[in-house]
Amino acid sequence: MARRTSYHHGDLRRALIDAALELVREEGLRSWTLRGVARRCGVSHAAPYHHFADKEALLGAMTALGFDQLRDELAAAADAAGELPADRLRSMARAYIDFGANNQGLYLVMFREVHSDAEGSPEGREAGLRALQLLGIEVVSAQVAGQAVGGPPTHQALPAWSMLHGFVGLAVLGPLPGMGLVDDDGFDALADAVVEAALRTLG
Amino acid sequence: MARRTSYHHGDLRRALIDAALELVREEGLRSWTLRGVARRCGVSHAAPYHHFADKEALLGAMTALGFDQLRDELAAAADAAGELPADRLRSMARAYIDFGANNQGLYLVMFREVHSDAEGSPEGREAGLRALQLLGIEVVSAQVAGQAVGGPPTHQALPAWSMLHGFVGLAVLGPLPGMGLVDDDGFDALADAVVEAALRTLG
DNA sequence: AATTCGATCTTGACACCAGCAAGATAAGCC
DNA sequence: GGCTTATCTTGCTGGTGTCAAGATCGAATT
Repeated sequence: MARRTSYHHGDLRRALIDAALELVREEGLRSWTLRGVARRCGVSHAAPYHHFADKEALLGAMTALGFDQLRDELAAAADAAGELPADRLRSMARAYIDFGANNQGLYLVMFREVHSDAEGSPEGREAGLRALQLLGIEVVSAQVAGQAVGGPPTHQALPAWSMLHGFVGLAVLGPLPGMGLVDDDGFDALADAVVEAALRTLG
Repeated sequence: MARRTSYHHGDLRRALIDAALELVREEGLRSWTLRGVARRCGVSHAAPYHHFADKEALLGAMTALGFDQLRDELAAAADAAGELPADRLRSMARAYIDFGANNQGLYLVMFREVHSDAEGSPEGREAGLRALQLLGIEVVSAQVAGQAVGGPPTHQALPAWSMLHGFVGLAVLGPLPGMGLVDDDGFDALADAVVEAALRTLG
C-alpha cells in the first residue's frame, strides 16, 4: 500500500485486512506474518495491535470476510442456475470448489487448524455458520421438493460438504498435484465428477 | 526421553522421530517446535541438524511413518472384514476415519499444507502413494467383482477419499466441534453415515 | 596401542517473529 | 487555547529456525 504522509493512517484497520489478504494470496499462509502485513502498510510492527488483539484476531477477520464472500458466490451460483433444486445444488457445489481453487491461501486461513489451543474467533465462526446455512437451506428445500432423501439436514449435507472440502484440500492445496495424480487439464473433469458424486449423496 | 549420560546419543535420529511424534500427539502441531523436540531428547537445539536437513525434513520422516501406519491399519481392516469387496471397502473407510480421529496431530502433519514454497519430502510422498495404492487396489478389485462402477480407478476412488479426508478435517480437526454441530455422541453415527455415503459413490 | 579421522554433539551467533510497555504525535472536543 | 483520547513509534523480552565454529568421542588405520 502507498506509504502514507501523515502520522495517522486514516483507516489502518481496513488497510491491514486488505494487505493481509493480498499477502496471503501472493505468498501463501506459510510465510504470512503480522509484521509483514504492517510493513506492507508502511506502518510500524506494533501498529496492528491497536486494531487487533493479536495475530489470530486479524486471521479471524479475514476468515469472516472469506466466508461472506463464499456465501455470496454460493448464492450467486444458485440464482444463476434456475429453479430446479438439483441444478441449484450442482451449481453451488461447483462454485464451492472454484472458490477454494481461486482463493487457496484464504481458504487455508478460513479452515486453519483450530487444533490444540488457539480458538477461532467468534466473528469467523458466525460467518462460517451463515455460509453453511445457505447449503443447509438449499438441501432442505430440495428435500421438500422431493429431490433429496430425508433425515436431519445436517446429516444429509455433511457428507457432500465433506467431499467438496476434502477435494479442495487434496486436489488444490494438498499432495495430489505434487504426486502427479492431478494435472491442470484433468482438474476440471475431476471437479465435475466430484460434484456429481456429491449430488448423488444427497439423493 | 531419559537424559543420556554419554556424549553421543546412540540413535538420536530415531529418538528425535519418536519424541516428535509424542509431542505432536500431546501438544498438537501448533506448538510443535524443533527446539522442543531436541529438548525432549535432552540434546542441544542444533543437534537435530546432524540428522535432518531442516525442520521440514523431520516432518517428512514423520509423514512417511504416518502413511505406513495408515496403510497397515487399512490392510488390517480389509483383512478383518472378510471376502466381500463391499465389506472390505466399508471396513477400510471406517479405519481411515478412525486413524484420523486417533492421530489428529500426525494426520495434520501428513497433510500439512505443501502450499506456497515448501515442498514435502519425496520420502513422505512415496509413503503416501503406497497407502493410497491400497485404496486403489481395493477399488479395482471391487470393479472386477462387478461391485463398483467402471472408469479409471483414480477418478473412482478420489470422490470417496475426498469425502473421508474432508470429514476428518471438518469433524475431527476442524470447525465443526467448535461450532457445536458435532458432539462426541453423534460422531460415531455421523462417521458411519459418511462411510455409507462414500461407499455409494463407488457403486 | 597410539594416532588420526570423521561423525556427532555443543556453544554461540544471526535474523526473524509475536507480543508488551512506555513515549511521541495528532485529532477531536471542552 | 488546553485537555483527553486514540493512534502510531521505538525499544525490549522471550522464542524460533538455521548456520558456523569448536568440543567430544567411536572406530579404523598404522
